[in-house]
Amino acid sequence: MSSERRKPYPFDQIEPRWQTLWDEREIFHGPNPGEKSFDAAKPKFYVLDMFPYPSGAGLHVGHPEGYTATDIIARYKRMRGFNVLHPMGWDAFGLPAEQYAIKTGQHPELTTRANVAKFKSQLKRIGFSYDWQREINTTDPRYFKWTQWIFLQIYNSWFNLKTNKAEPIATYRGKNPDEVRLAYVADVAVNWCQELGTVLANEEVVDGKSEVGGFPVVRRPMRQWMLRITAYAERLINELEGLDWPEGIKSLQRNWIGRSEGAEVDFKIDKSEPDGHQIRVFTTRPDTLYGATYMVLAPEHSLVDLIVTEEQWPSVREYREKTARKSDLERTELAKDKTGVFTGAFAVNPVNEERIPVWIADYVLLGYGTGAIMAVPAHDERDLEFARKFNLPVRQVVQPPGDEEPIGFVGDGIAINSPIINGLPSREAIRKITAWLEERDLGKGAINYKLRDWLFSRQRYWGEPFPVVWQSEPDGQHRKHRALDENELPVVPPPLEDYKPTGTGEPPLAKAKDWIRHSKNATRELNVMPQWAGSCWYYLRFCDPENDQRFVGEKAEKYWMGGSKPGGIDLYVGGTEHAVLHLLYARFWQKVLFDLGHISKPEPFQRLVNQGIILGEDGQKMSKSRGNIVNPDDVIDQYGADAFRCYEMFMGPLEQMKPWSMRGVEGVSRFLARVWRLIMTENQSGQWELSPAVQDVDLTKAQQKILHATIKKVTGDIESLSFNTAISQMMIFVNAFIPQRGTETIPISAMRTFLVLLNPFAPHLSSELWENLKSPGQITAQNWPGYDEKFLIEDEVEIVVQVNGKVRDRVRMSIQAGEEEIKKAALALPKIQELTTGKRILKVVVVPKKLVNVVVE
RNA sequence: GCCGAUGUGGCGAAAUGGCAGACGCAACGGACUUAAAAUCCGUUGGGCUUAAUAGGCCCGUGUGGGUUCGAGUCCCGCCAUCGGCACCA
Repeated sequence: MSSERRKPYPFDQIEPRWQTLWDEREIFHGPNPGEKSFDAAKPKFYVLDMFPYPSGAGLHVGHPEGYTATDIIARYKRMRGFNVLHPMGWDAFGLPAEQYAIKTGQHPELTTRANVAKFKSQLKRIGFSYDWQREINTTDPRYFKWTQWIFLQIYNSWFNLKTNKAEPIATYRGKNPDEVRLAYVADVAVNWCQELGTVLANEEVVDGKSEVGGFPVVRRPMRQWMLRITAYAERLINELEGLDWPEGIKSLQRNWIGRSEGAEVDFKIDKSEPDGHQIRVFTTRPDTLYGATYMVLAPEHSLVDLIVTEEQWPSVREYREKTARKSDLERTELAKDKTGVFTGAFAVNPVNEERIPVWIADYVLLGYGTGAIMAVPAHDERDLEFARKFNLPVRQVVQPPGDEEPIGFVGDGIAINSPIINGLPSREAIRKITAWLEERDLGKGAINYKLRDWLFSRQRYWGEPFPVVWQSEPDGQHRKHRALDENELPVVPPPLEDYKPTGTGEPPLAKAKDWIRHSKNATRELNVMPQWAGSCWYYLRFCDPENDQRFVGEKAEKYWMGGSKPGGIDLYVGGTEHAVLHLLYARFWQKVLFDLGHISKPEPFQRLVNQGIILGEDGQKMSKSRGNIVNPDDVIDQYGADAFRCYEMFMGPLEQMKPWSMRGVEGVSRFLARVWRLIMTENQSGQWELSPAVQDVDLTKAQQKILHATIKKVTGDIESLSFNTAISQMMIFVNAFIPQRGTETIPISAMRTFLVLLNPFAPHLSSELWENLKSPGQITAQNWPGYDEKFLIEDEVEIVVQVNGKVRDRVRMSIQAGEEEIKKAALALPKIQELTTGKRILKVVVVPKKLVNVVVE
């Protein structure tokens, strides 16, 4: 495709002109309450994109897919009389800039600045109507000051189970507040990635490898900052209810939080000593307690040290070492092959006083439940496999319904061999035995979650430093964390010569010797926050980005995050890759801030839509190695931004995965060129001028109909985000208005209305043509057109006539024709006569204005 | 294994339970042109019948059943693809 080919219409002149004009006049600024141009009579609409990480590679065609959708909505809502908040910013802390710094010594701030400039100019080239006055950058001290401030709120609060919400730590009556803070320090087995030199959150580890880079990750105990997200597990599940999210994303979140109901049961260790250790297990099936024939502790379980017998120590020690050496990857790869060793200890089953052996095995995870299980091999696949391997007894305690194989049956049935609950169906048996345990103080009903607390510190440079110092205790031995005062914010990262991780687990900030010292007896926390921190609340900052008194002004927050629904943002569009992490973390922070009374909504995102990923022309995922990446700049050079936008929307349903096609872009570009030539014509000297066919004439009845049908369809389709069919309808409109032999004129009023409809999709072209038609004011200031049903109704309709469900003929009838009349007319048709004579007519179904179905034997 | 999504022409796709394939791409034919590009017009799911691209008939939305006058659409079973989770007790 030669680039010197003539442009189908002069988009290369039109587009930059309008972009400059929008910029200079700040046409898309959405004023806050209190600003001069604010109109309180208008309703608000907050439409948000997931803000990007400004990478060095620039935009790819996936970014603008969601951005175009939200831009159409934003432009449409403005014309519908809403105050629209449509902002953009940069999630700019993170690994690539830091790794670039390690390689080149260039400060990440410089890299970030260059990348932001590139992204911004690319976005502007597409003509998005962002309110650039609200641009934010998570790495800007004026921004992360408030990220740190929010951390202080989390640090300075605790979760009150009685009220089921976070409260200021001052209201905590216990002895040691540090035990209950929502941000706390713990020695935990973390995901350590040697290659990246940092720990990672569970969520950032995929198949035992780092999500970023794919480097191996191992378990290692380290002292880390944690956020008590588990306190919100219940609410994070329950409050999904009121949100307009795709069901799939909701269930992903529910799944991740992983609620299960059951009981905790205590088993006493059978040792002669009276000090009596206990093993507490979690089970979802307390009704199978009589079937417990052995127990298993996670190898790392702290009780193991206390109960192992002399003679079993060597094998236990060996097994533990072997397990510890395994990475998560190996542990899952070997998942199917059960291993374990006997501890030599026995426990007593509380329901029948039976002595059962205690084993350790790595199929029991320290991180889930209590890190210990009662094994019921008859009714649990894993236990059964283990029992068979080590010849442990198997006892059936549930009778399956029907004639299913009882051993290995894991469903609900009837309790047997279980004196207390014999004969009861499983659900009832669970209730009864749980009550029985509770009465005797042997256990209690319990709810357990897969969700772990959020590992919140990273051993990196390019992130928000913690607003925390470590202070020597009077005894001179211990050091204790203390939050900085609000007025000491922001804590800005120190400049470094060398950004490399130390490799020891000590963060790179340790190299800034001067910076570390906070005061005479206090040194700074050296970890930084994970990249998620900045994106947990950016949507709030957009409401009031300049505020230097508060993270967001109260009035602005109430206004933009307002409304009658639980979530404040009216529409949030982004990729599914954030289905769990970002969306869960942001909801968590929102709830903490809500509980503490800082904001007005319990949920951030009322309506969520995921755009599907765009594949390469070959139907494969776009990647450098496949060489199938499409660069938006190239597309815009060749076809213009409007064609780019329209093609992205015309490809198919927004939420669907779909392959790119340059031919498709060309097709859409042809459509836009037809719009151009409908109104403009080229004169002898090759100049574009207004077409003489465009005249102030009345519309024909047919034109009237198609115009109103188009208004109706496009309006409905924008509301339901069905942009592909909206564009189809506009194509139909244009095809119908192209001058045919006979109709030589193009009614100017229809063109003006159409340009308004087209404006959200192709803002440059429609603005230019609007101006060329000498229309009043700016197109962006127009009201969205309404349609009149009366133009859509025809006097006559074609009615399909079926015999036994097959279309055999059709008949034109007046719209007013009644059922009887239609029936009569249909049966009178010669063709129908022919097909029905000699047959008995069983039934005639009449759907007015649509069809008749004659049912014969 | 569990959860979720998706299966419609050569391709992207469209269709409140009521004419399957709108719109676009590609392909083919034609107009304009010395020619090409661009543009415009027409044809285009498969098959049978027919002199006929008139007319007529049959089949067709992954697959097998069901509900219904009528199913791409609703219900049940199965298959395939994609995404997520996965020794979660």
